[in-house]
Amino acid sequence: MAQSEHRLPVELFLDLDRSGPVPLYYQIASRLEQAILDQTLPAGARLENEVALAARLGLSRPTIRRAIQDLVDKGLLVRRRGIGTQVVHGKVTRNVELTSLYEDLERSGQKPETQVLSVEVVPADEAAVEALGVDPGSRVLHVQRLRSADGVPLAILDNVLPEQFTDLDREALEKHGLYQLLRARGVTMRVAKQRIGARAASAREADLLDLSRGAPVLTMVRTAFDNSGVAVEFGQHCYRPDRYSFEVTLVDR
Amino acid sequence: MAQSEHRLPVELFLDLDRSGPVPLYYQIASRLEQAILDQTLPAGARLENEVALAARLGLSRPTIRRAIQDLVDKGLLVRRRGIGTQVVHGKVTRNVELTSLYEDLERSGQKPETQVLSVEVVPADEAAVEALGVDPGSRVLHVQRLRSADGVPLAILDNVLPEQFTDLDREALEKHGLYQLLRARGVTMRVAKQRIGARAASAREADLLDLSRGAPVLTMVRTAFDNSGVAVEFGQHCYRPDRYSFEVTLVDR
DNA sequence: TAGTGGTCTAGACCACACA
DNA sequence: GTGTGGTCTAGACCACTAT
Repeated sequence: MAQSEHRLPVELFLDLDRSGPVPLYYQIASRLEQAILDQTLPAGARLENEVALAARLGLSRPTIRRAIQDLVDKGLLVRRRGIGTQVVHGKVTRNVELTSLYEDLERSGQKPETQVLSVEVVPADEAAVEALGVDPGSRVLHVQRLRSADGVPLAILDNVLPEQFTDLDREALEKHGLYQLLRARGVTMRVAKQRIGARAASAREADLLDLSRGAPVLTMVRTAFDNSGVAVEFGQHCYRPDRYSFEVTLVDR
Repeated sequence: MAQSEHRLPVELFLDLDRSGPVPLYYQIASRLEQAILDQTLPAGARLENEVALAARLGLSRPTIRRAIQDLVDKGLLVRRRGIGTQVVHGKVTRNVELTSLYEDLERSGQKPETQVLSVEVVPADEAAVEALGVDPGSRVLHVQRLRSADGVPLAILDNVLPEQFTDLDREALEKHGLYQLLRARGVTMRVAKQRIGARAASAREADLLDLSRGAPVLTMVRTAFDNSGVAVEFGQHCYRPDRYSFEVTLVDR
């Protein structure tokens, strides 16, 4: 019964750690998410109401509410006033997150490889000034890389970084993802603004990606900001569309 | 000074409506957002701390916190524990939201037009069963439309809807956006899961979109769910990439 | 040490949906 | 009416950052 009341076994929430560093709402949300993923909570199932759930778990209502809201934002649950909370139908899809292509590939079990096409320190051009908010003519690092997975070329990555990163060298860029290198320097990515489009591959792009000339490529331009709100990376990427696409979940708030 | 403490004029928050239906946190968030957009709060500006702000406005801290969090989720603000809250550098970009192409075009001042290529009731095929979760062989509505803006063809929209919408007719689909029609029937879209990619246009697509054969098209396949978590629409769209692209803001939570 | 955001509590009242 | 989620209050303690 899709509409039936659903009473979660208390066992799911028994071993909550109230002293550790992991927030209670996060522990709750994780257990709920797992229950949805493994169909313990099937599609359409109705959750126990917030007040009762809070009481049963010995938590305050705002805490259980925060946990539920996180799953609503992920597109796993829907709420209706006067009705209740239900599990969304439809398969769960892993989402585009604030990670690099390198990490995406690693997580999905593929082996990412990077060939550095060029790396040089240049004066910021107009586009870099606009995107990064650096001073005109200041020195920036310009990197071009070819990313492959399991030996197949996947994407051409063109990135510009502000002056503080001009000492990144070819060897480091061959061995690690760009975001890994930034994190190792204490930079935390917080916000990224992306535009996704398509166009025909140039002769050089087609050559690098092993495509025929004029073949379609998927494009993404992105500016990423760290936790102080300052731009730390501007990227113009193009992907082989038969090997890569973007997944996005939208939630009305 | 980008890092300077910023004390918002009290006037910005004077006319809060405590009796109307608009939530206080929403009123606060809107005023803050406007102040960021018109540079009253310039990039890098530091907000007054939450406790003081709440006291000054005569609100509780959770309320002001909710307002700030909404803007963090929109990518306008960044928070750091022990430091404070700052305005993100970089221009604000309007985001992909849970709206239809029709409404996107209207909002940006263009005049959307729709040509219905075909509309028919058919038994659900495998893809429809998979995407919508309907019973195999049940009747679904299959619609193909060509969407233009200011007289230029922009996208081919292929949609499948479950049985309850099989009475939608050609005339209504010519005059209104699909989401408008659904809303008029009391359907509220809550969640959409999309995949964005690229490929070469087929001969028919190239013809309809006024492109040369094999030209790149931007593609999006989407399943949308209503507020009860049930799938109400499955769409496979392709766009002229020189006229359309997707904007996405990612925020680390 | 002082100041910041992050988490959590224990209530309250309201708006909306359904029988 | 009864039950649900939506909003709001007035505190508390903690973890982290900078000086």
